[in-house]
Amino acid sequence: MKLTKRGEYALRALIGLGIARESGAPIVRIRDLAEKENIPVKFLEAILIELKTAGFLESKRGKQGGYSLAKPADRISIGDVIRKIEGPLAPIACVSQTCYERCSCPDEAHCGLRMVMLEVRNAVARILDAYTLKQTVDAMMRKMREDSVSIPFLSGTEARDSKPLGELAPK
Amino acid sequence: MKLTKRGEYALRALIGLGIARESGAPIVRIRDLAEKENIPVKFLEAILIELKTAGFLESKRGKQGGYSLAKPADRISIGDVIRKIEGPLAPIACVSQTCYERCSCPDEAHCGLRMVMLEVRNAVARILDAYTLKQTVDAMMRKMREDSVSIPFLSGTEARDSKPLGELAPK
DNA sequence: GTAATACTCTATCGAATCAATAGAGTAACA
DNA sequence: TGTTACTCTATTGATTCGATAGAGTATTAC
Repeated sequence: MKLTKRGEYALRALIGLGIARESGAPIVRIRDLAEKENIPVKFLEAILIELKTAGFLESKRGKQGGYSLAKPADRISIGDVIRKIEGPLAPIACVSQTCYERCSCPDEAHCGLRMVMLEVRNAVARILDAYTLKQTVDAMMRKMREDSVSIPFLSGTEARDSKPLGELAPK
Repeated sequence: MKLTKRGEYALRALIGLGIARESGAPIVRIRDLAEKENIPVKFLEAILIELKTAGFLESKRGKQGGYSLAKPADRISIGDVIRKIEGPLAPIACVSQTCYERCSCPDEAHCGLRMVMLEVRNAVARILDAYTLKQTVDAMMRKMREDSVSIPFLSGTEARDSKPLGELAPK
């Protein structure tokens, strides 16, 4: 029942890039993203390449380069990301929709464990497939606004042509 | 999001012992349980000791010995078993009720990932804490009866003083 | 009481996964 | 044309996973 660091970092990176996009500065350097999200740079590098290969991100080399979302944030579901990075959502392969595999129990059709785990997998999938990156980012920003916290989409480096969201009340 | 073999075997063993109890032959040998559930004997040994230490099982040595449930099946929740064997239900430590731990994100209070994962952990816990071993066993036996399948609580070894459930229609 | 039985303990195993780091290489922009 | 920043390959130590081996010990039936 566990999300690995790899998966956690992947999702936090995507969310970070979602915020960056929303903020009008969609392209972010690995280094900046790593610093902002407290993720080891080299580890993040590998994860971003994986996310790019999976079609979630695109990259630009050279000066002013970096990573950005490859598609609108409302077309990326958390569930799909986790499936790509971590594998199936199901806690046990015999209830997986995407990666079914028979297990060692003597009678799958009447396995009590399977019945329970099927409910779990459905509940998890219902949540994670419903949540898009956009919804997640929006919920985050809403909460920050409620608490009057400034949105630090590109804090750290002042450089780059970033336009801070005007309507936010700082402090 | 994964249940390990250890956890799977533990739950299947408990369910097996739940059926055995229901069937009037509550004490089952490791060897028989392993054979019935397709679990490696030596691996199961270790798991049963763990379940005993955790208070779910009790054991009897010598002839006619074996393992049995230490308490009624409706006082054992699937969630508690998994917590003992696998650890916290939460996919990420920062949303765990039982084993909270701060994660590396810069602002936990406004972390979008955390919001999503909190929903997942609550959904999972709601299911797993509601299901007792008894409910699981009952659901299983009901389904078997529906499909007119005999309940094989002690198949394999004919020996021991087992009373087969009379009302079941074989084949 | 004693032998068979069945749980208990310690130890070890290879394989796989996890989390992270190092360093050289290459495309692109100013 | 040099700096920038992504890309690729390789390796690392630690931990967990799944499983097995074998000796030891308590209990019961006879």
